[in-house]
Amino acid sequence: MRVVIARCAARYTGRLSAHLPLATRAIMVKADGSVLLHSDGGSYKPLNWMSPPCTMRATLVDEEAAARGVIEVWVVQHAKTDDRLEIELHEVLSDTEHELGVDPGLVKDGVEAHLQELLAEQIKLLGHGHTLVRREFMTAIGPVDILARDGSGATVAIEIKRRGEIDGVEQLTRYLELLNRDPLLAPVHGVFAAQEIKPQARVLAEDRGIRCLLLDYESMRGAEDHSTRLF
Amino acid sequence: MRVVIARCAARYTGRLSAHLPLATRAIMVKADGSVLLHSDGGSYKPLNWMSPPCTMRATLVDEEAAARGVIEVWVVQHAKTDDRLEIELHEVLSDTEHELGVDPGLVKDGVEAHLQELLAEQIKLLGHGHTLVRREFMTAIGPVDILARDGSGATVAIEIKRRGEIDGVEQLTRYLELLNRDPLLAPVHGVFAAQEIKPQARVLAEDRGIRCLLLDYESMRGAEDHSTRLF
DNA sequence: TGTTCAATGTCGCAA
DNA sequence: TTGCGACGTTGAACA
Repeated sequence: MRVVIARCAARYTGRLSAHLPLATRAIMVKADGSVLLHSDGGSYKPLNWMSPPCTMRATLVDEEAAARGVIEVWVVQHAKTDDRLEIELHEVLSDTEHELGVDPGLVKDGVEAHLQELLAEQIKLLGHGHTLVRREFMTAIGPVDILARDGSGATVAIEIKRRGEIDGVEQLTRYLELLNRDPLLAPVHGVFAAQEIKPQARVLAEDRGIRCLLLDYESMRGAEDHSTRLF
Repeated sequence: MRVVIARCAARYTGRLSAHLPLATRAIMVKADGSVLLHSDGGSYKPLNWMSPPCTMRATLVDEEAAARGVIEVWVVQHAKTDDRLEIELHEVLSDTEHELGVDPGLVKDGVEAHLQELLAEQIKLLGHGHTLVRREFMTAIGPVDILARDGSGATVAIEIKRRGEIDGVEQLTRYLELLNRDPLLAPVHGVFAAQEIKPQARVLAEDRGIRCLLLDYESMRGAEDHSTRLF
Protein backbone atom coordinates (compact mmCIF):
# COMPACT_ATOMS: atom_id res chain seq x y z
CA MET A 1 0.00 0.00 0.00
CA ARG A 2 1.19 3.42 -0.98
CA VAL A 3 0.04 6.51 0.88
CA VAL A 4 0.68 9.91 -0.64
CA ILE A 5 -0.18 13.21 0.99
CA ALA A 6 -0.44 15.79 -1.75
CA ARG A 7 -2.07 18.93 -2.99
CA CYS A 8 -4.14 17.59 -5.84
CA ALA A 9 -7.18 18.02 -8.05
CA ALA A 10 -9.17 15.19 -9.56
CA ARG A 11 -11.81 14.38 -12.11
CA TYR A 12 -14.04 11.34 -12.27
CA THR A 13 -16.08 10.17 -15.22
CA GLY A 14 -18.20 7.02 -15.20
CA ARG A 15 -21.66 6.67 -13.72
CA LEU A 16 -21.48 10.41 -13.24
CA SER A 17 -19.07 13.24 -13.95
CA ALA A 18 -17.52 14.95 -10.98
CA HIS A 19 -14.41 16.83 -10.01
CA LEU A 20 -12.42 17.78 -6.93
CA PRO A 21 -10.95 21.27 -6.71
CA LEU A 22 -7.32 21.67 -5.69
CA ALA A 23 -6.70 20.85 -2.01
CA THR A 24 -4.41 18.79 0.21
CA ARG A 25 -5.57 15.19 0.55
CA ALA A 26 -4.45 11.68 1.40
CA ILE A 27 -4.17 9.40 -1.63
CA MET A 28 -4.21 5.69 -0.84
CA VAL A 29 -3.08 3.35 -3.59
CA LYS A 30 -3.80 -0.27 -2.70
CA ALA A 31 -1.95 -3.32 -3.90
CA ASP A 32 -4.80 -4.25 -6.25
CA GLY A 33 -4.48 -0.88 -8.01
CA SER A 34 -7.54 0.69 -6.41
CA VAL A 35 -7.19 4.32 -5.35
CA LEU A 36 -8.86 6.33 -2.59
CA LEU A 37 -8.81 10.11 -2.16
CA HIS A 38 -9.47 11.05 1.45
CA SER A 39 -10.01 14.42 3.06
CA ASP A 40 -9.39 15.04 6.75
CA GLY A 41 -13.04 14.61 7.71
CA GLY A 42 -16.29 13.10 6.64
CA SER A 43 -16.95 9.45 7.14
CA TYR A 44 -15.15 6.40 5.93
CA LYS A 45 -16.20 7.13 2.37
CA PRO A 46 -13.48 8.74 0.29
CA LEU A 47 -14.14 11.97 -1.61
CA ASN A 48 -13.45 10.03 -4.76
CA TRP A 49 -12.06 6.62 -5.58
CA MET A 50 -11.61 3.86 -8.13
CA SER A 51 -12.62 0.34 -7.22
CA PRO A 52 -10.74 -2.72 -8.45
CA PRO A 53 -10.14 -4.12 -10.96
CA CYS A 54 -8.30 -1.09 -12.26
CA THR A 55 -4.86 0.09 -13.24
CA MET A 56 -3.02 3.29 -12.46
CA ARG A 57 -0.49 4.91 -14.73
CA ALA A 58 1.33 8.23 -14.72
CA THR A 59 0.89 10.22 -17.92
CA LEU A 60 2.74 13.05 -19.54
CA VAL A 61 2.03 16.48 -18.10
CA ASP A 62 1.14 18.73 -21.00
CA GLU A 63 2.29 22.31 -21.24
CA GLU A 64 -1.01 23.80 -20.22
CA ALA A 65 -1.19 21.63 -17.09
CA ALA A 66 2.41 22.32 -16.19
CA ALA A 67 1.64 26.02 -16.42
CA ARG A 68 -1.08 25.47 -13.81
CA GLY A 69 1.47 23.90 -11.49
CA VAL A 70 0.79 20.23 -12.19
CA ILE A 71 3.86 18.09 -11.56
CA GLU A 72 2.31 14.68 -12.22
CA VAL A 73 -0.95 13.22 -13.57
CA TRP A 74 -2.23 9.82 -12.53
CA VAL A 75 -4.88 8.13 -14.63
CA VAL A 76 -6.76 5.32 -12.91
CA GLN A 77 -8.76 3.33 -15.41
CA HIS A 78 -11.28 0.65 -14.51
CA ALA A 79 -10.51 -2.66 -16.23
CA LYS A 80 -14.05 -3.53 -17.33
CA THR A 81 -16.07 -0.31 -17.53
CA ASP A 82 -15.03 3.08 -18.86
CA ASP A 83 -14.90 4.55 -15.37
CA ARG A 84 -11.85 6.73 -15.06
CA LEU A 85 -10.26 8.81 -12.34
CA GLU A 86 -7.64 11.41 -13.18
CA ILE A 87 -5.55 12.93 -10.42
CA GLU A 88 -3.44 16.03 -10.93
CA LEU A 89 -0.65 16.26 -8.38
CA HIS A 90 0.51 19.79 -7.61
CA GLU A 91 2.72 19.16 -4.60
CA VAL A 92 3.72 15.95 -2.86
CA LEU A 93 4.13 16.35 0.90
CA SER A 94 4.72 12.71 1.73
CA ASP A 95 4.97 9.42 -0.13
CA THR A 96 5.33 6.12 1.73
CA GLU A 97 4.88 2.52 0.67
CA HIS A 98 4.51 -0.66 2.71
CA GLU A 99 3.85 -4.31 2.04
CA LEU A 100 0.74 -5.26 4.01
CA GLY A 101 0.05 -8.80 2.84
CA VAL A 102 -3.30 -10.53 2.69
CA ASP A 103 -5.74 -9.59 5.41
CA PRO A 104 -7.71 -12.27 7.28
CA GLY A 105 -10.67 -9.89 7.13
CA LEU A 106 -13.39 -8.88 9.53
CA VAL A 107 -14.98 -11.58 11.63
CA LYS A 108 -18.57 -10.78 12.55
CA ASP A 109 -19.59 -12.34 15.83
CA GLY A 110 -23.16 -13.54 15.83
CA VAL A 111 -23.38 -14.98 12.39
CA GLU A 112 -25.33 -18.14 11.75
CA ALA A 113 -22.28 -20.41 12.18
CA HIS A 114 -21.52 -19.03 15.61
CA LEU A 115 -25.16 -19.19 16.66
CA GLN A 116 -25.20 -22.83 15.60
CA GLU A 117 -22.06 -23.53 17.62
CA LEU A 118 -23.46 -21.79 20.69
CA LEU A 119 -26.85 -23.48 20.48
CA ALA A 120 -25.21 -26.88 20.07
CA GLU A 121 -23.26 -26.20 23.27
CA GLN A 122 -26.33 -24.86 25.04
CA ILE A 123 -28.86 -27.33 23.71
CA LYS A 124 -30.72 -27.09 27.01
CA LEU A 125 -32.06 -23.75 25.75
CA LEU A 126 -34.59 -25.91 23.88
CA GLY A 127 -35.92 -27.19 27.19
CA HIS A 128 -34.94 -29.54 29.95
CA GLY A 129 -33.83 -33.02 28.88
CA HIS A 130 -32.75 -32.11 25.35
CA THR A 131 -29.58 -33.71 24.07
CA LEU A 132 -27.48 -33.00 20.99
CA VAL A 133 -27.40 -35.67 18.29
CA ARG A 134 -25.16 -33.82 15.85
CA ARG A 135 -24.56 -30.55 14.03
CA GLU A 136 -24.80 -30.34 10.23
CA PHE A 137 -26.78 -33.59 10.02
CA MET A 138 -26.62 -34.50 6.35
CA THR A 139 -29.71 -35.39 4.37
CA ALA A 140 -30.30 -35.90 0.66
CA ILE A 141 -31.46 -32.29 0.33
CA GLY A 142 -28.74 -30.69 2.46
CA PRO A 143 -27.50 -30.45 6.03
CA VAL A 144 -29.90 -29.90 8.94
CA ASP A 145 -28.26 -27.30 11.22
CA ILE A 146 -28.78 -29.26 14.43
CA LEU A 147 -30.41 -32.61 15.16
CA ALA A 148 -31.34 -33.25 18.81
CA ARG A 149 -33.61 -35.37 20.98
CA ASP A 150 -36.08 -34.01 23.47
CA GLY A 151 -36.74 -35.37 26.97
CA SER A 152 -39.12 -38.01 25.62
CA GLY A 153 -36.57 -39.24 23.08
CA ALA A 154 -38.32 -37.72 20.08
CA THR A 155 -36.10 -36.27 17.34
CA VAL A 156 -35.89 -32.49 16.93
CA ALA A 157 -34.61 -30.81 13.77
CA ILE A 158 -33.41 -27.22 14.27
CA GLU A 159 -32.97 -24.60 11.57
CA ILE A 160 -30.90 -21.59 12.61
CA LYS A 161 -30.93 -18.16 10.96
CA ARG A 162 -29.73 -14.77 12.02
CA ARG A 163 -32.97 -13.32 10.72
CA GLY A 164 -35.80 -15.80 10.47
CA GLU A 165 -37.86 -15.35 7.33
CA ILE A 166 -40.32 -17.46 5.38
CA ASP A 167 -37.59 -19.08 3.30
CA GLY A 168 -36.10 -20.57 6.44
CA VAL A 169 -39.44 -22.04 7.46
CA GLU A 170 -39.88 -23.58 4.01
CA GLN A 171 -36.38 -25.02 4.22
CA LEU A 172 -37.05 -26.56 7.63
CA THR A 173 -40.40 -27.89 6.39
CA ARG A 174 -38.63 -29.76 3.59
CA TYR A 175 -36.18 -31.28 6.05
CA LEU A 176 -38.99 -32.34 8.37
CA GLU A 177 -40.93 -33.95 5.53
CA LEU A 178 -37.85 -35.95 4.54
CA LEU A 179 -36.75 -36.86 8.06
CA ASN A 180 -40.22 -38.03 9.01
CA ARG A 181 -40.10 -40.65 6.25
CA ASP A 182 -37.26 -42.35 8.17
CA PRO A 183 -38.83 -44.76 10.67
CA LEU A 184 -35.69 -44.65 12.80
CA LEU A 185 -36.12 -40.93 13.34
CA ALA A 186 -39.87 -40.28 13.13
CA PRO A 187 -41.60 -38.47 14.66
CA VAL A 188 -39.37 -35.45 14.04
CA HIS A 189 -40.38 -32.09 15.50
CA GLY A 190 -39.17 -28.79 14.10
CA VAL A 191 -37.63 -25.78 15.84
CA PHE A 192 -37.04 -22.54 13.98
CA ALA A 193 -34.35 -20.59 15.88
CA ALA A 194 -33.22 -17.08 15.04
CA GLN A 195 -32.06 -13.82 16.59
CA GLU A 196 -35.07 -12.18 14.98
CA ILE A 197 -38.17 -13.85 13.56
CA LYS A 198 -40.32 -11.98 11.08
CA PRO A 199 -44.05 -12.05 11.93
CA GLN A 200 -44.98 -13.79 8.66
CA ALA A 201 -42.36 -16.47 9.28
CA ARG A 202 -43.61 -17.02 12.82
CA VAL A 203 -47.22 -17.40 11.67
CA LEU A 204 -46.25 -19.86 8.94
CA ALA A 205 -44.02 -21.88 11.28
CA GLU A 206 -46.56 -22.16 14.06
CA ASP A 207 -49.28 -23.03 11.57
CA ARG A 208 -47.13 -26.00 10.56
CA GLY A 209 -46.50 -27.04 14.14
CA ILE A 210 -42.95 -25.72 14.09
CA ARG A 211 -41.79 -24.15 17.32
CA CYS A 212 -40.12 -20.73 17.17
CA LEU A 213 -37.16 -19.95 19.41
CA LEU A 214 -35.69 -16.47 19.72
CA LEU A 215 -31.93 -16.57 20.32
CA ASP A 216 -30.35 -13.93 22.53
CA TYR A 217 -26.82 -13.81 21.18
CA GLU A 218 -25.40 -11.69 23.97
CA SER A 219 -26.68 -13.94 26.71
CA MET A 220 -25.64 -17.08 24.83
CA ARG A 221 -22.14 -15.70 24.45
CA GLY A 222 -22.16 -14.77 28.13
CA ALA A 223 -23.15 -18.33 29.06
CA GLU A 224 -20.13 -19.55 27.20
CA ASP A 225 -17.61 -19.94 30.05
CA HIS A 226 -14.60 -19.01 28.00
CA SER A 227 -11.97 -17.06 29.86
CA THR A 228 -9.94 -16.67 26.67
CA ARG A 229 -10.02 -13.28 25.07
CA LEU A 230 -11.19 -13.07 21.49
CA PHE A 231 -8.11 -11.17 20.37
CA MET B 1 -4.51 13.51 9.38
CA ARG B 2 -2.37 10.82 10.91
CA VAL B 3 -1.53 7.67 8.97
CA VAL B 4 -0.08 4.73 10.84
CA ILE B 5 1.04 1.49 9.25
CA ALA B 6 1.01 -1.17 11.95
CA ARG B 7 0.49 -4.77 12.83
CA CYS B 8 -2.71 -4.59 14.81
CA ALA B 9 -5.83 -6.36 15.99
CA ALA B 10 -9.17 -4.69 16.62
CA ARG B 11 -12.56 -5.22 18.15
CA TYR B 12 -15.76 -3.36 17.39
CA THR B 13 -18.91 -3.32 19.47
CA GLY B 14 -21.97 -1.33 18.56
CA ARG B 15 -24.71 -2.34 16.15
CA LEU B 16 -22.86 -5.63 15.98
CA SER B 17 -19.84 -7.27 17.54
CA ALA B 18 -16.88 -8.00 15.33
CA HIS B 19 -13.14 -8.38 15.52
CA LEU B 20 -10.09 -8.19 13.28
CA PRO B 21 -7.33 -10.77 13.78
CA LEU B 22 -3.73 -9.59 13.96
CA ALA B 23 -2.39 -8.34 10.61
CA THR B 24 -0.60 -5.37 9.06
CA ARG B 25 -2.95 -2.55 8.13
CA ALA B 26 -3.15 1.16 7.43
CA ILE B 27 -4.76 3.15 10.24
CA MET B 28 -6.07 6.56 9.25
CA VAL B 29 -6.88 8.97 12.06
CA LYS B 30 -8.70 12.03 10.75
CA ALA B 31 -8.72 15.50 12.24
CA ASP B 32 -12.26 15.01 13.54
CA GLY B 33 -11.16 11.95 15.53
CA SER B 34 -12.66 9.38 13.18
CA VAL B 35 -10.57 6.29 12.53
CA LEU B 36 -10.34 3.97 9.52
CA LEU B 37 -8.62 0.57 9.39
CA HIS B 38 -7.71 -0.30 5.81
CA SER B 39 -6.32 -3.48 4.33
CA ASP B 40 -4.40 -3.55 1.06
CA GLY B 41 -7.41 -4.57 -1.00
CA GLY B 42 -11.15 -4.57 -1.12
CA SER B 43 -13.05 -1.48 -2.09
CA TYR B 44 -13.18 1.94 -0.52
CA LYS B 45 -14.84 0.56 2.58
CA PRO B 46 -12.47 0.06 5.50
CA LEU B 47 -12.29 -3.26 7.31
CA ASN B 48 -13.44 -1.42 10.38
CA TRP B 49 -13.90 2.20 11.38
CA MET B 50 -15.43 4.70 13.75
CA SER B 51 -17.44 7.58 12.34
CA PRO B 52 -17.44 11.03 13.89
CA PRO B 53 -18.27 12.40 16.35
CA CYS B 54 -15.87 10.30 18.35
CA THR B 55 -12.74 10.57 20.44
CA MET B 56 -9.61 8.46 20.48
CA ARG B 57 -7.47 7.86 23.53
CA ALA B 58 -4.55 5.58 24.28
CA THR B 59 -5.13 3.37 27.32
CA LEU B 60 -2.86 1.45 29.64
CA VAL B 61 -1.63 -1.87 28.28
CA ASP B 62 -2.37 -4.47 30.91
CA GLU B 63 0.02 -7.27 31.74
CA GLU B 64 -1.91 -9.92 29.85
CA ALA B 65 -1.99 -7.81 26.67
CA ALA B 66 1.68 -6.92 26.99
CA ALA B 67 2.48 -10.62 27.23
CA ARG B 68 0.72 -11.05 23.87
CA GLY B 69 2.97 -8.41 22.35
CA VAL B 70 0.67 -5.40 22.54
CA ILE B 71 2.61 -2.17 22.75
CA GLU B 72 -0.32 0.26 22.66
CA VAL B 73 -4.12 0.18 22.84
CA TRP B 74 -6.31 2.82 21.24
CA VAL B 75 -9.91 3.15 22.29
CA VAL B 76 -12.13 5.06 19.90
CA GLN B 77 -15.45 5.89 21.53
CA HIS B 78 -18.43 7.37 19.70
CA ALA B 79 -19.64 10.57 21.33
CA LYS B 80 -23.35 9.83 21.22
CA THR B 81 -23.83 6.08 20.99
CA ASP B 82 -22.00 3.31 22.80
CA ASP B 83 -20.20 2.27 19.62
CA ARG B 84 -16.59 1.55 20.44
CA LEU B 85 -13.55 0.50 18.49
CA GLU B 86 -10.50 -0.88 20.29
CA ILE B 87 -7.23 -1.23 18.41
CA GLU B 88 -4.31 -3.21 19.75
CA LEU B 89 -1.02 -2.12 18.20
CA HIS B 90 1.64 -4.82 18.08
CA GLU B 91 4.21 -3.13 15.85
CA VAL B 92 4.30 0.31 14.29
CA LEU B 93 5.96 0.36 10.86
CA SER B 94 5.25 3.97 10.02
CA ASP B 95 3.58 6.95 11.65
CA THR B 96 3.11 10.23 9.78
CA GLU B 97 0.94 13.26 10.40
CA HIS B 98 -0.05 16.15 8.13
CA GLU B 99 -2.30 19.16 8.32
CA LEU B 100 -4.76 18.88 5.42
CA GLY B 101 -7.16 21.73 6.06
CA VAL B 102 -10.79 21.93 5.05
CA ASP B 103 -11.68 20.27 1.77
CA PRO B 104 -13.88 22.04 -0.78
CA GLY B 105 -15.51 18.67 -1.44
CA LEU B 106 -16.70 16.79 -4.49
CA VAL B 107 -18.56 18.69 -7.20
CA LYS B 108 -21.01 16.53 -9.13
CA ASP B 109 -21.44 17.70 -12.71
CA GLY B 110 -24.38 15.75 -14.03
CA VAL B 111 -27.07 15.46 -11.42
CA GLU B 112 -30.74 15.31 -12.30
CA ALA B 113 -31.31 18.94 -11.34
CA HIS B 114 -28.70 20.07 -13.84
CA LEU B 115 -30.15 17.83 -16.54
CA GLN B 116 -33.53 19.37 -15.87
CA GLU B 117 -32.06 22.86 -16.08
CA LEU B 118 -30.27 22.05 -19.33
CA LEU B 119 -33.29 20.39 -20.93
CA ALA B 120 -35.52 23.31 -19.94
CA GLU B 121 -33.06 25.63 -21.71
CA GLN B 122 -32.75 23.30 -24.68
CA ILE B 123 -36.40 22.25 -24.92
CA LYS B 124 -36.00 22.04 -28.70
CA LEU B 125 -34.23 18.71 -28.08
CA LEU B 126 -37.78 17.30 -27.84
CA GLY B 127 -38.38 18.31 -31.42
CA HIS B 128 -39.06 21.43 -33.47
CA GLY B 129 -41.79 23.71 -32.17
CA HIS B 130 -41.64 22.63 -28.54
CA THR B 131 -41.98 25.35 -25.92
CA LEU B 132 -41.41 25.28 -22.18
CA VAL B 133 -44.45 25.74 -19.93
CA ARG B 134 -42.66 25.40 -16.60
CA ARG B 135 -40.22 23.33 -14.55
CA GLU B 136 -41.35 21.52 -11.39
CA PHE B 137 -45.02 21.75 -12.38
CA MET B 138 -46.87 20.89 -9.18
CA THR B 139 -49.61 18.29 -9.07
CA ALA B 140 -51.47 16.67 -6.19
CA ILE B 141 -49.09 13.71 -6.29
CA GLY B 142 -45.85 15.66 -6.73
CA PRO B 143 -43.99 17.89 -9.17
CA VAL B 144 -43.68 17.01 -12.84
CA ASP B 145 -40.06 17.71 -13.84
CA ILE B 146 -40.92 19.67 -16.97
CA LEU B 147 -44.22 20.58 -18.58
CA ALA B 148 -44.03 21.69 -22.22
CA ARG B 149 -46.13 22.04 -25.36
CA ASP B 150 -45.33 20.46 -28.69
CA GLY B 151 -45.66 22.10 -32.09
CA SER B 152 -49.37 21.25 -32.27
CA GLY B 153 -50.06 22.82 -28.88
CA ALA B 154 -50.52 19.50 -27.07
CA THR B 155 -49.17 19.26 -23.53
CA VAL B 156 -46.05 17.19 -22.87
CA ALA B 157 -45.04 15.96 -19.41
CA ILE B 158 -41.35 15.10 -19.06
CA GLU B 159 -39.82 12.95 -16.37
CA ILE B 160 -36.06 13.28 -16.11
CA LYS B 161 -33.77 10.71 -14.54
CA ARG B 162 -30.06 10.22 -14.64
CA ARG B 163 -30.66 6.50 -15.04
CA GLY B 164 -34.07 5.61 -16.40
CA GLU B 165 -35.56 2.57 -14.73
CA ILE B 166 -39.00 1.09 -14.36
CA ASP B 167 -39.77 3.14 -11.26
CA GLY B 168 -39.40 6.34 -13.26
CA VAL B 169 -41.82 5.09 -15.91
CA GLU B 170 -44.36 4.23 -13.23
CA GLN B 171 -43.95 7.69 -11.74
CA LEU B 172 -44.49 9.37 -15.09
CA THR B 173 -47.49 7.12 -15.77
CA ARG B 174 -49.14 8.31 -12.55
CA TYR B 175 -48.57 11.93 -13.54
CA LEU B 176 -49.98 11.36 -17.00
CA GLU B 177 -53.08 9.69 -15.61
CA LEU B 178 -53.68 12.64 -13.32
CA LEU B 179 -52.87 15.35 -15.86
CA ASN B 180 -55.09 13.80 -18.50
CA ARG B 181 -58.11 14.23 -16.19
CA ASP B 182 -57.64 18.00 -16.51
CA PRO B 183 -59.61 19.14 -19.61
CA LEU B 184 -57.44 22.26 -19.84
CA LEU B 185 -54.34 20.13 -20.32
CA ALA B 186 -55.54 16.92 -21.98
CA PRO B 187 -54.34 15.25 -24.07
CA VAL B 188 -50.99 15.06 -22.28
CA HIS B 189 -48.17 13.07 -23.87
CA GLY B 190 -45.30 11.63 -21.88
CA VAL B 191 -41.56 11.82 -22.43
CA PHE B 192 -39.16 9.76 -20.37
CA ALA B 193 -35.76 11.47 -20.59
CA ALA B 194 -32.57 10.06 -19.07
CA GLN B 195 -28.85 9.77 -19.61
CA GLU B 196 -29.30 6.02 -19.67
CA ILE B 197 -32.53 4.07 -20.15
CA LYS B 198 -32.69 0.46 -19.01
CA PRO B 199 -34.13 -1.91 -21.64
CA GLN B 200 -37.00 -2.99 -19.38
CA ALA B 201 -37.91 0.63 -18.67
CA ARG B 202 -37.82 1.45 -22.38
CA VAL B 203 -40.09 -1.46 -23.25
CA LEU B 204 -42.58 -0.51 -20.53
CA ALA B 205 -42.55 3.16 -21.49
CA GLU B 206 -43.05 2.56 -25.19
CA ASP B 207 -45.76 0.01 -24.48
CA ARG B 208 -47.60 2.79 -22.67
CA GLY B 209 -47.10 5.26 -25.50
CA ILE B 210 -44.42 7.14 -23.59
CA ARG B 211 -41.57 8.45 -25.71
CA CYS B 212 -38.01 7.77 -24.58
CA LEU B 213 -35.35 10.42 -24.96
CA LEU B 214 -31.70 9.74 -24.29
CA LEU B 215 -29.93 12.79 -22.91
CA ASP B 216 -26.31 13.35 -23.86
CA TYR B 217 -25.03 15.31 -20.91
CA GLU B 218 -21.72 16.20 -22.50
CA SER B 219 -23.29 17.61 -25.65
CA MET B 220 -26.02 19.42 -23.68
CA ARG B 221 -23.35 21.00 -21.53
CA GLY B 222 -21.41 21.82 -24.68
CA ALA B 223 -24.44 23.60 -26.08
CA GLU B 224 -24.31 25.82 -23.04
CA ASP B 225 -21.69 28.34 -24.15
CA HIS B 226 -19.53 28.20 -21.07
CA SER B 227 -15.83 28.51 -21.73
CA THR B 228 -14.84 28.13 -18.06
CA ARG B 229 -12.70 25.12 -17.24
CA LEU B 230 -13.89 22.68 -14.61
CA PHE B 231 -10.60 22.42 -12.73
C1' DT C 1 -22.76 -16.03 -12.66
C1' DG C 2 -26.66 -13.01 -12.00
C1' DT C 3 -30.25 -11.33 -8.66
C1' DT C 4 -31.96 -9.85 -4.54
C1' DC C 5 -31.55 -7.65 -0.14
C1' DA C 6 -29.28 -5.96 4.14
C1' DA C 7 -25.92 -2.45 5.82
C1' DT C 8 -22.02 -0.36 11.95
C1' DG C 9 -24.64 1.60 5.29
C1' DT C 10 -23.57 7.01 3.92
C1' DC C 11 -25.31 11.24 2.02
C1' DG C 12 -28.25 14.94 0.74
C1' DC C 13 -32.57 17.30 0.75
C1' DA C 14 -36.82 18.91 2.61
C1' DA C 15 -40.44 19.39 5.97
C1' DT D 1 -34.03 17.47 14.14
C1' DT D 2 -36.00 13.89 11.52
C1' DG D 3 -37.72 11.35 7.83
C1' DC D 4 -37.19 9.82 3.16
C1' DG D 5 -34.87 8.36 -0.98
C1' DA D 6 -30.68 7.88 -3.91
C1' DC D 7 -26.04 6.01 -4.17
C1' DG D 8 -20.15 5.65 -8.89
C1' DT D 9 -23.77 2.49 -3.19
C1' DT D 10 -20.89 -2.16 -1.16
C1' DG D 11 -21.29 -6.87 0.22
C1' DA D 12 -23.24 -11.31 1.07
C1' DA D 13 -26.48 -14.89 0.50
C1' DC D 14 -29.10 -17.34 -2.65
C1' DA D 15 -30.82 -19.22 -7.14
